[in-house]
Amino acid sequence: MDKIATQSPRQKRDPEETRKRILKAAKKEFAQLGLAGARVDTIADRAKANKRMIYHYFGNKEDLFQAVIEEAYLDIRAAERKLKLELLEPVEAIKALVRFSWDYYLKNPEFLALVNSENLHRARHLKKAQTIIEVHGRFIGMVEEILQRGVGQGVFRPDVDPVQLVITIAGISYYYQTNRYTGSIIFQRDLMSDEAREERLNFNIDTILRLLRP
Amino acid sequence: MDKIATQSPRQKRDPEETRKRILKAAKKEFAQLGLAGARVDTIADRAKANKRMIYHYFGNKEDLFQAVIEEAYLDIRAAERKLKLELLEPVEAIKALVRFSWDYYLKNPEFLALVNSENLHRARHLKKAQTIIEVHGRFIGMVEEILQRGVGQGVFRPDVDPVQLVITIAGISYYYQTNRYTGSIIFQRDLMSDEAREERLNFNIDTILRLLRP
Amino acid sequence: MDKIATQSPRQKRDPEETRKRILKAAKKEFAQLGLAGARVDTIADRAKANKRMIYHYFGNKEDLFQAVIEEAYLDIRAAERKLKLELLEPVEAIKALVRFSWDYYLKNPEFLALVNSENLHRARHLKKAQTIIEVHGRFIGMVEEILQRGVGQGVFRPDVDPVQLVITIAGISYYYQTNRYTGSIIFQRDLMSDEAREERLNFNIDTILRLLRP
Amino acid sequence: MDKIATQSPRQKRDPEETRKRILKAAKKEFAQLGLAGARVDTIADRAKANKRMIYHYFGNKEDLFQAVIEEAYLDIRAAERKLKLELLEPVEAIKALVRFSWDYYLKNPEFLALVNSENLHRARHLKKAQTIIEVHGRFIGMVEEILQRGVGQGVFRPDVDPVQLVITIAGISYYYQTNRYTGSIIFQRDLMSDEAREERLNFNIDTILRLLRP
DNA sequence: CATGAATGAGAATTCATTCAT
DNA sequence: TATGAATGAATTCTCATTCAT
Repeated sequence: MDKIATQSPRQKRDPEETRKRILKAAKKEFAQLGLAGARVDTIADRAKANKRMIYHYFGNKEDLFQAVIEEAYLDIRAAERKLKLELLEPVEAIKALVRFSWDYYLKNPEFLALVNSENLHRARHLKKAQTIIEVHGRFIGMVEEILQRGVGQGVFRPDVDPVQLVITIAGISYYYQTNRYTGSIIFQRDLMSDEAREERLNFNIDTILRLLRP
Repeated sequence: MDKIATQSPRQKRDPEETRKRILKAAKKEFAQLGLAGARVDTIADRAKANKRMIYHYFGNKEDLFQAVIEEAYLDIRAAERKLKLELLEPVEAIKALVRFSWDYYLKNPEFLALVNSENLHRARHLKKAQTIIEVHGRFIGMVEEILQRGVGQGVFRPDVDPVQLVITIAGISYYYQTNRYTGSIIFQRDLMSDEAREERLNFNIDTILRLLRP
Repeated sequence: MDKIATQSPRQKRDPEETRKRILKAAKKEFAQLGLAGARVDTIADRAKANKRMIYHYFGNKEDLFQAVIEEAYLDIRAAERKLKLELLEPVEAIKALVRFSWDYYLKNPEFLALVNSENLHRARHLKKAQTIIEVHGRFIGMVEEILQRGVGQGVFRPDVDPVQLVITIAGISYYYQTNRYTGSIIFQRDLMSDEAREERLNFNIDTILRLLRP
Repeated sequence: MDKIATQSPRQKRDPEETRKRILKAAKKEFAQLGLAGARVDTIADRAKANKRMIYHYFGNKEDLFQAVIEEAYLDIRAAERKLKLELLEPVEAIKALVRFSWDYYLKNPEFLALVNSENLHRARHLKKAQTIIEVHGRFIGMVEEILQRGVGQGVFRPDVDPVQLVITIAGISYYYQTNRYTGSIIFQRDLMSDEAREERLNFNIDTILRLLRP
């Protein structure tokens, strides 16, 4: 739909703010419609920015998508770091991590959609983002350290690959949530009701603890 | 640039064949690029069919997508029924099911992409497919029956929700494979090498058995 | 200016015709405004064709320009070949050639503009046109043959480089005509009046004959 | 993509200098790409000036083009006046003029491109430049005077129109050089090598002297 | 049934110009 | 005078869909 003579007042001159507004609007749009389905016009509208500014700050649609992807990956790791898992007892740390995955996806469903989109594009945007690789490496290191502490205390079995664990923790929440629409149809059950969500989270914690149990 | 006057030889007049070729080409294209990214022209080319035929057989692009989605869901359940899980011992049946999920996704990566796409579109195409709901209901029923047998034999703990189980079985394979591109970058590891795949499958079987263990 | 609801009747389905109409319209537009100044929309309008057809037949604006350039160069040589200069006496042949240059530019002012445009673009389109190089080589060969006959008959001096001659013949007409607008101002004289044109043509013939005189 | 935040150091406040830098950058850009192809942004960059300054000093893109054209025409005549042809013997004066044309175009190829551009625009910018008309009138007067002296000395034939002569002198150099890209392809010869240039200059001098010979 | 040319409504991108600071 | 962010109007190019043959 065209905006007709809405004559929005000229935007304040705050470059950093403008850039952020665009990025936020783009995240929403890309999450909702994918790279191909997203519309630059809509992003501009949502950002209350001039379309020209998108090209000014980000180059083109694809580069904007890349910026969105990068930010999304940095955000989730930043949020996770705030948990300070390394300060918790092993079992508590793992529980917190499972809960974090579940909650983060729940509060940031765009993240799931963006990751799916990025995989559709064979991760060609993520490939260029060196920082993310580093940040992620540190995350795996931390999980490994938790596992070792748990093994030392006799609460976890040895020889669990931290990468397999992390993938499993993510997978059991991710799949449930990213497929909430098809899942609700196929299983004929509202997967996202309060009870359903609570039940699933507990199921996931149980699954992971059983997996680690000696 | 468009190709001009390739004058491909007029296709044989085999309606059913043409329809199938289009459907197959469409599945590939939609899986590769999503609904918005897919091109009707490309589908026609890939199907070695005339574009007009797509509209003749399927109405429009979106309806074609719907046909692809329906077929994809019917196919996976048909493949699974061939396993005749109900004839196996409970533990063997579950193992076979985990293995099946893993292998099916591996051999049919379009399925993952299509399901992701369909969720991007909030399952609005799947909603219209009554058959799939029924087929799926029977599948859940069968898993439930396996669980009960296992509980009766004392090899499974009681009170495991078959839906949660099925979602978990799917999720731990699905996530790994659908995110193979971003995953390989983030974890700095080739997730799809022969060894990696073998290792993951075993990990998954183990995860599910631990989850069911009394 | 937009055309408003002119609702032109759907064009007849004559691909070759459509292609020609586009090419002709493009030649006019590019000659008038250059590659950068030309508008694809205007070309479509002028060709009474759908804009989409331009991309269908020619790929993009630049490729269309290239097609125009190629055709322009082929046309002038084709017109010149019709003169059958090789059948004339040397002096008459040269006179005919000088006259031809003058007249061709006069009747085809787009040619001058297109060549100027192509030089602005450092001949990057012409570079790809092998045919033109060959056609032109034959043209130079024919002029050389005329020169030799003239030398043999004692009417031309020896050792005149046919390329220099051809460039000179072209240059004295080309410059006059391509600069007719700035020239008319600078020299405060209507360079394109009937008398002015007649006078210049005679001057040019004289110049070339003096140049060849033994 | 736009460059962002290059934060070039604020330019010194030297109005006249800024104006000159813009004019010089504009000449280059217009010569390279024509009026339509030139970019105001690029001109600003090349001039290391703020885009706003272009509008401040020149009004708009088209007026800037006009300023460039005017300057170009004034420059060539100024350079030519320095030759003091009126002090040379007629034959030497003409030789010097032919050589000047050749050399000036060689050292100022933008001049050729600008003149071509201006003719594409039907000289609408030059029309407004009264000074140029006057300067040029004086130039023709001087050539006429040289011709008369030559006729008086019996070294030139009478009745040669100075305007035709001037156009011819310009044309044989101009055409060669302005078409150096297409020419080099069509004639399959590097028209701009040292030898080729030397040969052409001599050819041109010879052509003009033969044209004037009694 | 089959073909592929033609269409119109977008969609991405570009650009000269203006305006707040 | 100088800066560069912001704007809106084009402009090139794309795409699903229709229609004559």
